[in-house]
Amino acid sequence: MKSTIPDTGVPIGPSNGGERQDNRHEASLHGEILLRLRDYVVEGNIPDGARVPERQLCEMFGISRTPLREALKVLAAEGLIELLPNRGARIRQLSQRDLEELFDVMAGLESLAGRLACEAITDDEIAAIEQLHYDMYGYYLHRDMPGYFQANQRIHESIVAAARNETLKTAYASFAGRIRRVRYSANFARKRRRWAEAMREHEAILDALRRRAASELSDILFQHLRNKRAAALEHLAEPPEDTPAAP
Amino acid sequence: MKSTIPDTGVPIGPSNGGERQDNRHEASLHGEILLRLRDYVVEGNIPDGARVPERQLCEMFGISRTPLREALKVLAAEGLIELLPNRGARIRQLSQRDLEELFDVMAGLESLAGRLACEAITDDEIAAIEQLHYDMYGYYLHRDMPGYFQANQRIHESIVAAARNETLKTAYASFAGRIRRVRYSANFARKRRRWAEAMREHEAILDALRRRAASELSDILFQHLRNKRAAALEHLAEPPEDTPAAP
DNA sequence: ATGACAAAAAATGAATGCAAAATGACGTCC
DNA sequence: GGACGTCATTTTGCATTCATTTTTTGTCAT
Repeated sequence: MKSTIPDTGVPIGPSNGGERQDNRHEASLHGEILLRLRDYVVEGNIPDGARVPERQLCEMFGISRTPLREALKVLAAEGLIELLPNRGARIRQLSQRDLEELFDVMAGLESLAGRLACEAITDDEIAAIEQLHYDMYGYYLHRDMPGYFQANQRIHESIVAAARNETLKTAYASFAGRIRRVRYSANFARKRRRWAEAMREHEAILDALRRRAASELSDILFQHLRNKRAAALEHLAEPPEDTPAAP
Repeated sequence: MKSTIPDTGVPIGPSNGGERQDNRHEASLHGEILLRLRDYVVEGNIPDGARVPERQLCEMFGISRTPLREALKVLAAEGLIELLPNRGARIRQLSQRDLEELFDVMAGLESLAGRLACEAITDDEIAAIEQLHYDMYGYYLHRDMPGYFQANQRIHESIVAAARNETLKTAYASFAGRIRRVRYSANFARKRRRWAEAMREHEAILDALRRRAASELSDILFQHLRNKRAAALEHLAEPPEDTPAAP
């Protein structure tokens, strides 16, 4: 069998304006639910490994099961939840190995972002990142964790944005969401020594960026994320203490 | 509002065997449909930009609309199709820019794979890749495009496999699918000069792999894919001749 | 009590039904 | 002859319904 499908519709507008990536979601109900449910899950409102109760969520969102289930399938494809046959959806429990893998993929994506950013970034954008860097340094000096954390995140997002690659940006956001969920439940306390290291690395990043040294920046970013991974896993290794052990 | 959701189910088996990534799909009907429909789309059975006819696909698969629509949502999330509000699904038409972005992301992922592979690859695996390399060289000498192409793909897959990162592997496969769809419709004829280049690059890849030179391999792989991108786009730049211009 | 078994209750997966929107056909008017 | 407006048909999106499966509850026997 080759093609039961005739050439129903021919290409429409061949060149759509290249402004969006994939989200026409906002309009339809299932899209709305998808966005809300994803946030709900990422923010850690349902504990790890717990089942995702269709019925209650339907009531909570005031919709029927159909659009909710559609959203669940997408979330499963994104890796946030998992679908067990005839047993519904559960929040995906990430093993230590899963986290290592995720961090490495994030490192790869940022490394790529740095490389691409070197080709396209403007001096103004670099200046903006430098500003963020100085802000972050201030937070570092004042031991302001949340401020530091936010500035840090903005820097990395700026680099990804400077890569001028919407596909990369979308993938990056997706993986970041998976990790963020873990961050929400177990909120990392950054160790002092790590801070100093991270600051030094960030200076190196800025330096390479200014010189548009693509390969070098790629390397530094990868190593930087690798160190983050080490810090995160180190922290997670400490006993979770609210996770009941199997009986 | 914090949590309408009580701790319904507590974590089940905390440590599932780490063998699978996300696919419990095989069992449920929607999962079956998802796999089949994805292949159907990737293989190019529906022309670019054409609408995806729910009704006919339902008949073709012998199912109702519900599981099919669930599969469509996932495919949309994967970027293979796009969903227009109240207008159903269409095969996503990739612009030249989209392709550039995709190739770059693939380059980034392979670059990452190379880096990680250096940490974990065994001598046997390297030997297997070397074998593929020699096979490929044979195809190259005999101007055997399909053979060359397949060996080439296997080499890259082997590198990704050697990275020991299922998350990466899954992401890689997903992006590869998007590109493959384009390959199916416009099948690339490799230019002679490109072949020689590619062979040289592959030798460099093998060399770096043998020395476990992570950064170097990362660089080479990125450049290698960048060149592939150039070749592919060059080819696509030739007039499509069956794409009707907007009236 | 504890365990096994059986029935009830609930939840899941898929099919069907229904209102709203879009698509296409046809006739009218300029 | 072509643009425009109206109406029938199709398609889409979501709700609802139905058949299974799972999970819980209740009962009984050991």
